[in-house]
Amino acid sequence: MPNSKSKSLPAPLRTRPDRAKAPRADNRLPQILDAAAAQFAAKGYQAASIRDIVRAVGMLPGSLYYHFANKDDLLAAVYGEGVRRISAAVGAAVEREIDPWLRLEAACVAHLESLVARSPYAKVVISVQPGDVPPAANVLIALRDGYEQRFVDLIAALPLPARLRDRKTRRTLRMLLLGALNWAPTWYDPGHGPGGASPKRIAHDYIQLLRADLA
Amino acid sequence: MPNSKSKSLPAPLRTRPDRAKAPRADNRLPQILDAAAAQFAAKGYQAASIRDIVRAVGMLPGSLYYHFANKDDLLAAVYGEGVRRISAAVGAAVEREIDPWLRLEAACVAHLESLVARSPYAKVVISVQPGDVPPAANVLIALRDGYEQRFVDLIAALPLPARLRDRKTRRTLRMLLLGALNWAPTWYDPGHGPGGASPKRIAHDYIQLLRADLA
DNA sequence: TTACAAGGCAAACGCTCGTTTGGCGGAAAC
DNA sequence: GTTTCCGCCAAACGAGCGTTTGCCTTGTAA
Repeated sequence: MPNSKSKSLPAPLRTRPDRAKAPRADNRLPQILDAAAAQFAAKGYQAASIRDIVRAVGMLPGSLYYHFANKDDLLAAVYGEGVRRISAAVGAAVEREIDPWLRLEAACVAHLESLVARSPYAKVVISVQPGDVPPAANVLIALRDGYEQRFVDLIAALPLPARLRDRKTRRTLRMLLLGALNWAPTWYDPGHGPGGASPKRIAHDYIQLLRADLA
Repeated sequence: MPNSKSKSLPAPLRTRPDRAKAPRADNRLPQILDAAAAQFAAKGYQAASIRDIVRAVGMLPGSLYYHFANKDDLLAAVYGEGVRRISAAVGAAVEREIDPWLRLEAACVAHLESLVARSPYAKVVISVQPGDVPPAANVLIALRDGYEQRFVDLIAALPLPARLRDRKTRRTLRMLLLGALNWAPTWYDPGHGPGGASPKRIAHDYIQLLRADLA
């Protein structure tokens, strides 16, 4: 009877059955995460079924429960990996620039590219709203907030004119910018022909508009 | 055998069984739409079940299929009503102003209030992405695009400085603003205490920021 | 070489889903 | 006063869902 011990435990955490014993080389957990990210990103959390996910790996439905206690835990794992990846992508992009506005723009480009092209993981972080999974909602929200802290810092470093240097304005600017970026996948067209909008172009235009004097 | 004719038809449209015969006074279709809008807005399209919806009206699951051919059609109806309502709210708000910037701001306030407070119907239009329902996706997208035309017009009327008067800039501005507004429900807190952000305040701040010279 | 546990198979469980079918009461049209 | 047919009930259908349970294979460490 496998896992008999972990079941009689007070259930502190069942991802990775007992403790960190010795993972095997043919462990297909990475493929499971990839498939889950792809399915969640494509159909949403509720519509993506366990069977859909494991089929892409060539496994049986029940086998997934060796790695995760339930579907919510699987989402949390994908979500966490998504935050790690998009955060890493943004961090790498920001490092290459010095000027505060250019750093912010580079962050937006990396953020947007992760959403629409690069990583299904990142798309899960944005498109799956935590409210869909009440039991894990707090964890997901905390993960997302942690990531958004990057933008708090980037915007804090902007050399704004005196009358706009307060905390409220900076918060408004962050909400405006991140909201617009996170919404972009709903209308983005991957086949952006000549004149169409690439992630790089979209982010650049948004930043440009926020720096311009429209009045 | 009821509806035997409508079933042998080439199935042009089965909402409202035959033609517009004579709706009865005790028809509970409006309540169904209300309940569906509430459920779709709260849980999302997939997670909201037919049984959840009809229970709120005191009906049985099968009875819904007298009014709608399937769940997708029900969503399309709610979605259409949502577009009608939010469009009406925005139209009424815009009429009260004359200055182009104030008209745009009033539209944003009405849009945002519909999303977070006023109408579950409007929330469905924004939070249910058409990709979740492939068969009806085109209809939904067309409905949403029709509504967004309001903002095309409002932005076209803005007195922008010469260097920003092109079509591309106006499109960018529209995407930026609508994206930020549509994303707001994900972080909006209804219990906005002192210092918190009401829809009116959020929309005002966004517009203010876009008019300001940040550089 | 042997022992052990990691990793997954096979098969089912109970449940809920969207949907179908036939019938029936009562308001409305004549 | 009769007839029509709108609006809903009642009861089921098959399919798919997330999940559980027991067993078996095989890499890994001793």
